[in-house]
Amino acid sequence: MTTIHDVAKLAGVAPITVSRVINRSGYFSPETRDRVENAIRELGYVPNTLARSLRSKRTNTLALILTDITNPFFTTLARGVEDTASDAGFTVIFCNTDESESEEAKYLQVLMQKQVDGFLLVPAQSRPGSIHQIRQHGEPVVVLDRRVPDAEVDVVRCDSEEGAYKLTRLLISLGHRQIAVLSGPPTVSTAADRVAGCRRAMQEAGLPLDESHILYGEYTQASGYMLARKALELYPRPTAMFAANNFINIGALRAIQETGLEVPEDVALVGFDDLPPGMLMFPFFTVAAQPAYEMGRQATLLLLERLSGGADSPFREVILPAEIIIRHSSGDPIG
Amino acid sequence: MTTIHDVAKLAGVAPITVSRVINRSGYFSPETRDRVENAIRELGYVPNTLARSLRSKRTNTLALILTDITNPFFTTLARGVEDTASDAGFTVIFCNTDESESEEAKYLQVLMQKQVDGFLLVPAQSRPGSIHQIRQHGEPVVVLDRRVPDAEVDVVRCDSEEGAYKLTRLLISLGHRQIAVLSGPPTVSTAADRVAGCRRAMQEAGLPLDESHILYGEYTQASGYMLARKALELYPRPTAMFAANNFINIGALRAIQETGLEVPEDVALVGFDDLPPGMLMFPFFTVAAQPAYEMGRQATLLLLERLSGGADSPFREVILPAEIIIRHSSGDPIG
DNA sequence: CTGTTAGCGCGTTCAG
DNA sequence: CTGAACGCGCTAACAG
Repeated sequence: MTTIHDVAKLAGVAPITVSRVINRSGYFSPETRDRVENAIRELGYVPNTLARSLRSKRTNTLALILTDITNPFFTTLARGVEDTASDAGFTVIFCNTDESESEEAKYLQVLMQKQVDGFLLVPAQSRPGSIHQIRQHGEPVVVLDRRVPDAEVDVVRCDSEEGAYKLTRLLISLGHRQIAVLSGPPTVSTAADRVAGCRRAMQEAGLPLDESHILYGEYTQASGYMLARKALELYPRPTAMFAANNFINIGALRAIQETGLEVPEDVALVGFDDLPPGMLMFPFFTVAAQPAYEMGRQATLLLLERLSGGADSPFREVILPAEIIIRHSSGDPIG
Repeated sequence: MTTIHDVAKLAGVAPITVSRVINRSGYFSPETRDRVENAIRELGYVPNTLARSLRSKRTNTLALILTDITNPFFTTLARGVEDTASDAGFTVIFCNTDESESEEAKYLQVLMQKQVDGFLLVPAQSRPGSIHQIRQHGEPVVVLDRRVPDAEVDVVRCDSEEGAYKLTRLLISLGHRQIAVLSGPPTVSTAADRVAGCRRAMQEAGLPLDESHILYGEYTQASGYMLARKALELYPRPTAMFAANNFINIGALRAIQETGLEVPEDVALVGFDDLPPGMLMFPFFTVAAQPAYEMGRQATLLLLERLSGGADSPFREVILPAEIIIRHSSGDPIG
């Protein structure tokens, strides 16, 4: 391995001069710069970030901890993070917890050891433990996508309650009275908020949401399938369903169609999260689309701001609106 | 920030003793271990991996450079890598090049600076430059998914030629004579190999593949759409199409259906890469499924082997078979 | 079983 | 504009 010393020797200067040329810091004459740069090229020298970071206490690395990398919502969000961080000269380490708190804890440990400069966290559960742990180590965190009660922390998320409210109002305006809600884990804030939004719309319309019509599961396609099967057994059978995320939505569609029913003719279906154009054959679902890329971008900007001096400003909560996209799955007015 | 010295002082031992307890290296009595571990807990001490790696020359980190993280084939492959590396105590840094050689070069630079222990590389183009660059720095590489001509290197890939051959034979056995090939970039080995497999099957059947029926594009849904549109304008119109990957497949399906034609009744469609169960509403495509997870796993094992002493054994090429899964899109025997 | 010494590769500090 | 000395936090090598 060639070091800064080898370069210095070949260029006939002191190591620190090489350092200055590499980092464009301090002063150096054009000639020494050329000599140094030639030596670097000749030796194929690559600076050792480890040593640099050990000294400078900055790794220029951010950690992005999320719950499901196979979900296109998170993939898009991750791109927003990556692009923004990359523009600022930061590297991003991605970690996947599969909604497990113990996985989250394990990654936290590893990442703190790696001295990452800051954390972008989609919390596996709505508890502030991880946030405290990071804080104790003195590093900034921005929470993404979800609320964490009782935690003083920056948050960038989408307005789940409002999005669910609007989708449910749409269903009501189309004449639906029996609506089933296929939700995610009640411990995850987005799932809770989306149920709350549905409930508000129903109550406003004087149609109190029967508790038996709120079904909790997980944010997976398999769970969506199961929840929809259950919903179809309710009496009277729901004429519409609200799916709390994209995977639940797909699973529900499959369950409904397998039963011999049609969407939207027999059962209208709306849900959270849009699917990328390449993923389904036709844009079909009426959805509340979250600005995933923008969420990633804004969270990263906030974190970078904290890193460059803004450590003490008050915590911020950025809430972006969901966009309602009406397609086929919500159907025409009924009854 | 608390260091190993703080822990040592509190525990009343030397720093090296703390190091030994943390790393379970060397000898220490149960009592000193307890004293050290208590001190660690009390101080909330987190070891600094940077310093450790600087000294030990190992980061326990692998780099996985791939071309499209939104493609489920690569997502699955990445999971295979992550799981295997994690079991061995290694962290993985994921990087996305979007098939761009300059992005690849940029990442290489950053990762070498970070002193990752080894590289898993899906080369953006079929040129050996990146591999030489890594080698020059003295680190092991395993190439994934694609061949790189003129490079002495470990490779783990799927038998694209054979998979394409089998799919094409299937089409021929169903009575198809006019087959269009919707391929990826000719510079990418998988695309070239899949075209070669199609050609072999056609020639064997005495049906030489007309060059006008081989269309090159990119491994994207948009490109698949365009290629299929072009293919539909050929005369005589192809009765079947072969798509060189999953995204091309989806794009082609959309193009065919938009033209008012049905798959498989009017045009049969087969392609490379299976889609995960959650992604499409019904398993529909007849495909050559690559063992993506297993490819990631084997490549990682190979790399880890190189890292633990096996640096000098001869280069290996692991070629895994694709599995032909017959579903609806290939249709019944025709005329 | 435990400790001392030294140095990994770099950049901060201060002195020319 | 350039350089020498020192130390970041940790562990290899060598005592004892």
